[in-house]
Amino acid sequence: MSTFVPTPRNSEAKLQHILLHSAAIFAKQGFAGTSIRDISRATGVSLSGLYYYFESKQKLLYLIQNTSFIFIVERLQRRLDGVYQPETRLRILVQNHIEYFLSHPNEMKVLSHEEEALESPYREEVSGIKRRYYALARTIFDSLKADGLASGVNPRVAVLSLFGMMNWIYKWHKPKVDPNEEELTNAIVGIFLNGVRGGMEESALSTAVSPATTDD
Amino acid sequence: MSTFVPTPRNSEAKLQHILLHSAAIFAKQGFAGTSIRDISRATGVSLSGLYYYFESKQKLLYLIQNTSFIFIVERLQRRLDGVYQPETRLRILVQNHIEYFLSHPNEMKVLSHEEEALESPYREEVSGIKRRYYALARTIFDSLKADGLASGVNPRVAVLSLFGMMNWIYKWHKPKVDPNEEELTNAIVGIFLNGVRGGMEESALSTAVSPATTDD
Amino acid sequence: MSTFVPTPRNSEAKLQHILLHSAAIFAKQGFAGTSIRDISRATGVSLSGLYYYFESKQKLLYLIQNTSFIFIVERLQRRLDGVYQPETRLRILVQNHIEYFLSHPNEMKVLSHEEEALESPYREEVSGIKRRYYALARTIFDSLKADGLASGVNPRVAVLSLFGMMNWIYKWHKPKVDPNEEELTNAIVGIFLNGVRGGMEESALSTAVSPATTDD
Amino acid sequence: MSTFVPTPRNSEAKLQHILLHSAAIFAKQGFAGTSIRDISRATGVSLSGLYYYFESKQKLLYLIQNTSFIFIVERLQRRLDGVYQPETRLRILVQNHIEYFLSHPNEMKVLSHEEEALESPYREEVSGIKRRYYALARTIFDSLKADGLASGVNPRVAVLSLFGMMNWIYKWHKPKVDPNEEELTNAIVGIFLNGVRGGMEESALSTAVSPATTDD
DNA sequence: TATGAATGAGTGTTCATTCAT
DNA sequence: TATGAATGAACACTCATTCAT
Repeated sequence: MSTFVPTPRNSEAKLQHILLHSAAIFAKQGFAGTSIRDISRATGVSLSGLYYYFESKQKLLYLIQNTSFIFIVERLQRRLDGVYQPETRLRILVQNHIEYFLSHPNEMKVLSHEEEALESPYREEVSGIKRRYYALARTIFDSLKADGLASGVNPRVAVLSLFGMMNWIYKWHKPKVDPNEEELTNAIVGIFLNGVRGGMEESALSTAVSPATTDD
Repeated sequence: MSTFVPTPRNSEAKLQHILLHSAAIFAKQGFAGTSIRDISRATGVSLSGLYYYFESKQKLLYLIQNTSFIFIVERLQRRLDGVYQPETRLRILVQNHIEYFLSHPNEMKVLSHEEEALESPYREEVSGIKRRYYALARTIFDSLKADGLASGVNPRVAVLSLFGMMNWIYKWHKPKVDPNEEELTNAIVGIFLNGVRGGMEESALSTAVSPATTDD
Repeated sequence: MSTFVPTPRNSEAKLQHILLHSAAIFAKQGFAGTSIRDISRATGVSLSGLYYYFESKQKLLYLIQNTSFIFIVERLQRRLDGVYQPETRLRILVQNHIEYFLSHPNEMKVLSHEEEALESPYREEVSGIKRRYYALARTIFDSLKADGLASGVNPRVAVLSLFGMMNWIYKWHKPKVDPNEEELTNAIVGIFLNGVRGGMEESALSTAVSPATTDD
Repeated sequence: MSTFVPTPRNSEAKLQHILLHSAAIFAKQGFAGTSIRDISRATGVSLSGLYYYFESKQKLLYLIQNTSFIFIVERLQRRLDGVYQPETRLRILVQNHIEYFLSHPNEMKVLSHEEEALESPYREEVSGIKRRYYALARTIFDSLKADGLASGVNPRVAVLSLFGMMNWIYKWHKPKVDPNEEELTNAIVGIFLNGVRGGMEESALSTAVSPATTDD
């Protein structure tokens, strides 16, 4: 609503226009906290006119999540093509994720935050992509381990911690003050690769704390 | 949790009963997706009767978040008391966080997920506690660095990545199949401490990927 | 709520305290627009405690209206006692009315404005007093006429116009800038007595306007 | 009015239909005592459907008051156009007022009785018109005085007493038994003009009553 | 006398969605 | 393609009133 954006003429472009603005409002107010009227206002399309482009609010959320996710995964697969070194593959995954993140903060927030807002049957479809994405990351981690680059850490915990670091970014990253895509990628890849390679013995770490755990 | 729980007799206990069940529904359906009627049904208290215990839905959310957060922070301060070794202090922070997390998954989800659902003036109050909590973590990280235990990584990014790993847990942790509190703490502390200590040169990592960034 | 007024100790005084404050809130917010909670807040008596003093909101309104009206009428009767000159009797009526009005603006507004808010059987009772009050005024007017002090004006219209002038005062009278009781009484009695005595022929008045009445 | 009235087909007519019936219910039950559900029932429009025509209950009240008032004032200005004799102008004002009154008793009651029910910013707007209407009446009175047709009576009190006589009508006028527009206009204009012209000395009137004022 | 705790019915308003055009 | 008009169901919240203590 801030800067005037004219409603596009052709149908496909208009759907993109709607998805773009809807993602922005969902990001700002949450899915449940957004009304179709809000979307009508923000897009300049009449309330009933919107229903030509999506059949329900659920479907709209699905379109945003699905489009975004497919874009991320397909670009990742293209970028991984022909690259075999585990470390490089991992870095490509992180960089691809964060690049999308910083260039599409609204969509990424909707993807991270509104996972559970989606209902059957859309939910299953999106979580199918999510599972494949996770599986790919897991495969990369496993080959890292096979190369001796990861110590005894639980692989599921390791991979999900990596996603935790990446997906949490939407909660704190401010474009003007925080590192850009490259620096952020370096930092997270650095923490992760050094982190899972180990070095410090786990046992030492855990015993160091034992006095504290007994206090209540 | 769906089994019959009798409504407590005295007033203070009844408020706790309401907070407990409300946290559970908010965790499941989201704050905006939960109606006071849902809460009435779940607690066994009449719709209007609930308003004797909190004056608005916002205040209810505030009560849940505030109570939880204060508990976490105060217990942490008690546990840190008299402990000076940075590594140990960090481990206590992580363990304290994860312990609360796994024992109060509903409250923790409400804390992590419904941060933005809270409005003025409650929001400011809760985010005040959040800032103090983050500042404490940051202090610990700084002393870690002073002891030569952290390389050149951006400290803000490092600390927020640690919170990312921890706070993301609510999205994936299944009590029956996933590691318990101790193992989870070990894994995350391990990744973080080894991760920020560095070792692998950053430059090497970043160049390794450059071919991939040119593909689109 | 503005200045602190302690709740009285004994029962009768406390009822008066409640009636006084209730009249003030009813005057300000209207009867339907006032909740018993508002009254609880303003009087310092607990919500349920109020019901010891009146059995329903309707009864409370009745108590205020009835008390006020009876006071006005009884004082009027006392003041009229032994006075026989029609003009003087009329003046006493107006002065008695306006005196109560300016000294009890809240009660008077509740009396004037909330006439219809009262339901059966209270309504009948209060409107009984009102009818007797009007009948008394009408009697005075009739004797005025018998003395040749009122021209051919419709007596019902005349008397109700007098009440109109008096009862409308609550809509505009500001104690600090508007005339006091005496001046106001003089003005209204003056307009009324001169007004009904006539002089100017009615016919002249009505024809003077005839062109205007035909324009639409 | 309770007989079946079909809902109009076109949108503008339907708004008029809603305003008409709403005025009737507000007149009967008071603004605060009327629920939107009452209006839905009376108009035959669904509860939510009403909100297509007005955005809030306050706005509905505003629409009724504003429409009525503007109609009264504009018609008055048209009728006064080209008329310069103060007495005639006064009579036109009264006749215009009473004509609207008797032909639109519901609207007039809402105007007279629900003045304070309107809140910001609507209130200011309506009271702006009201002030202009009063100012016009005051101007007429002032020229009456300039022509020697009004004695020393306080002009504010005089004009507001005139409005008191007129606006009180809604409290007592019964179309079947009470005088019609013309007679009522004659009576009130007569009382007012003769009343303010004076004749009887004020001093005499006021002293006549002094014994009465000392009795309690 | 007085109140904390409680409630069923109702409040104004918004919701996602539909349908005739 | 697009929309004005409409709706049933639901929303957060308040109401006058009650009752055990």
